[in-house]
Amino acid sequence: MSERVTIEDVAALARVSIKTVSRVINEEPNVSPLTRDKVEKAIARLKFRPSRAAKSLASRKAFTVGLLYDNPCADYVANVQAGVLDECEARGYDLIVHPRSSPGYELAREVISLYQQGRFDGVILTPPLCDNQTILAALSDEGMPTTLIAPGTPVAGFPSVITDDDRASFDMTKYLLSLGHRRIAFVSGHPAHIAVQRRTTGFMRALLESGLTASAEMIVPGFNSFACGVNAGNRLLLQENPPTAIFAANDEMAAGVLSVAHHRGLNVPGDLSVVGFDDIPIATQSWPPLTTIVQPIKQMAKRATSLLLDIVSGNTPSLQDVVEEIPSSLVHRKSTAQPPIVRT
Amino acid sequence: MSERVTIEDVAALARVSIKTVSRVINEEPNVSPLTRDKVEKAIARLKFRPSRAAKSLASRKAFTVGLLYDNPCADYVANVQAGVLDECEARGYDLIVHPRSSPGYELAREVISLYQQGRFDGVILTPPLCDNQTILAALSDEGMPTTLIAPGTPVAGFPSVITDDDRASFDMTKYLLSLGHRRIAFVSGHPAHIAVQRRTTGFMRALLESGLTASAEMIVPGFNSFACGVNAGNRLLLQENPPTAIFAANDEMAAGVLSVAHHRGLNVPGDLSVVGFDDIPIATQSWPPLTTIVQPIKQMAKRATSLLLDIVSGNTPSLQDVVEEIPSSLVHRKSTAQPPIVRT
DNA sequence: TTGAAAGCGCTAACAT
DNA sequence: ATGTTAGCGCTTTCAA
Repeated sequence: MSERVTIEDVAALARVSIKTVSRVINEEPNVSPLTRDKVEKAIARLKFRPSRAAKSLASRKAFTVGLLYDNPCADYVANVQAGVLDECEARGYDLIVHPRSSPGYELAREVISLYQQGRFDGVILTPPLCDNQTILAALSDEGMPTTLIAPGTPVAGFPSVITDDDRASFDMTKYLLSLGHRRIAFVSGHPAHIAVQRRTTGFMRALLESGLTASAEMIVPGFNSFACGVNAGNRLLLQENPPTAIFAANDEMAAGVLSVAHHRGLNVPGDLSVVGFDDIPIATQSWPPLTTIVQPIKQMAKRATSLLLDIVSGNTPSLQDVVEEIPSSLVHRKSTAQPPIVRT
Repeated sequence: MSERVTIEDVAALARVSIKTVSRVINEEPNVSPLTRDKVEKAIARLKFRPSRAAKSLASRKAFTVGLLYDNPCADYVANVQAGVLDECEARGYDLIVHPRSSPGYELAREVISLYQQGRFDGVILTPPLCDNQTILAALSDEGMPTTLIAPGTPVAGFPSVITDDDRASFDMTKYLLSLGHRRIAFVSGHPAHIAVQRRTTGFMRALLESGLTASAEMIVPGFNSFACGVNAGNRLLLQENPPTAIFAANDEMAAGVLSVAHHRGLNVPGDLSVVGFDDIPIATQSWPPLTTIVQPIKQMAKRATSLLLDIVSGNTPSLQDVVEEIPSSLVHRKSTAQPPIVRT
């Protein structure tokens, strides 16, 4: 490997001081067009690339953000990463990912250790980590810049990006109702994922508003996984008076319900309508493709990153308690239809 | 934020020189147990964390590896990342991910630029990037340490980790044959992903070895996606004399075939056996769950990382042309059975 | 086994 | 608009 080209080489070739070169590469003002041009030519000729380590050391910034998650759904994670990377690349930052399965306290300690080593300037948390008070408190004590994606409830001091789970869920239920369904079941999501809990609320609210009540046997608990959907589906469909529509709090569980329906010889949507939430790939890959709610995860992640970078780059008035909402939307596919004629 | 604790603070408290502290934190030899103990106590007391930027600048290493991929399958990517991270964390390295959809030349330029900035010490490539000669040549010219996960063919100068696609595919076909199937169709994978092509070879080989020949209409091309599986399934099942078993070169396509089978009212595995390759989540989540081949992606990624770190940390004799193979294995689930009785 | 000195390649703070 | 001078917090090299 040849010797590294440094800012001094560029300065010498352009016959200016290193500070001027620094101004050019950082796009600072107060450089005459002529000088700028000379410097840029020298940079190009020498193929100069400023050393990230030197820049970090001198400026006391890592130009890197950390992404923390503890989510088994690869697709969710991929979307979050894509959104974060979009913003990072646009602003010259790097991303370090930190999936975690260790208990809360350990995670906080590890992350703080990395932060103290200057390995990143701040972090982005996704559910369920962003609902973990222990972790939040630890990061806050450390003064670590942090933003949250889809926290269950807004947390003072942590800028957040959320979506309208409750309203989307409400709309979906209303849609099912408008199709003529009256016995609608709901498979609720993971209790630790509070945002998902709000989907239950929206469901209830829509029922109530239509003068219906959710009977206890029509609400079954799940934990977000496909297997839970299978269990819930079996439980629901085995009842004497089974539902004509099943709304699962996420697509994985909806896919589980679908699989049970096939297994039992039910026609979807003829005999049973099934809907989900999230719009992960399985929603289009199952048969029939699922009517569901598109959660704009990638945009949420991008926005959360943008907020974080605003904070760490310091060009921002207090955005301590910013909570931005990006709407989810309903997408109609083939898993929904009118309920079958009631046989009395 | 309080002032940073530096190596000097530790040295002062322990009454040694900073070089000695450096020796302790880097676990270098030639430190007396007594001194080491003093230093360790001081580090603990002060909660000292060595600055990564300073370390990088002084040692001219980033302690970071880059992971390059251009693969739409979230699960594949998640597994690769998990394997790479495992190894990175164990050895104190960071990971920077670089998903890419830009044309080959651009990718190489971008990656080289990052490398020249010292943002990582080397990179790991996954298919189809690791089969791209343009990219490989560019990285090689730059002298950038690189290892490959599942390249189509070994490339001189690039240590690689592969699996035995051909043999696994051969075994799977033999299994189908042993069940009694004689009309077995194959949905081939993306032409740019050479390792996947070898799955076709294994299939053919097994057929030949059993004295059968693969008729042209029994081999249909696909491009790895669910939608391709749907197309292939339709094409295959519409034939006058349809296959009794369909082997898809990956699980996503197998799931597509499954969906078509359901749609057409076929019973799987009663009327039709379907098998895939990879063992992604959809393989267990489809109905019935797929008999498939488990590709040890995570271990492959871990090993590829280990090779790369050996190279960049320089404690290795030439491993220029190392090619390690990690075996894939067949997993039996519910999508396979004997063929239906032939109605003449 | 230990230490002193000289950088690594930038930015910050202050001149001019 | 441009330059000068100190570091940033480590590792490296060489000496003791």
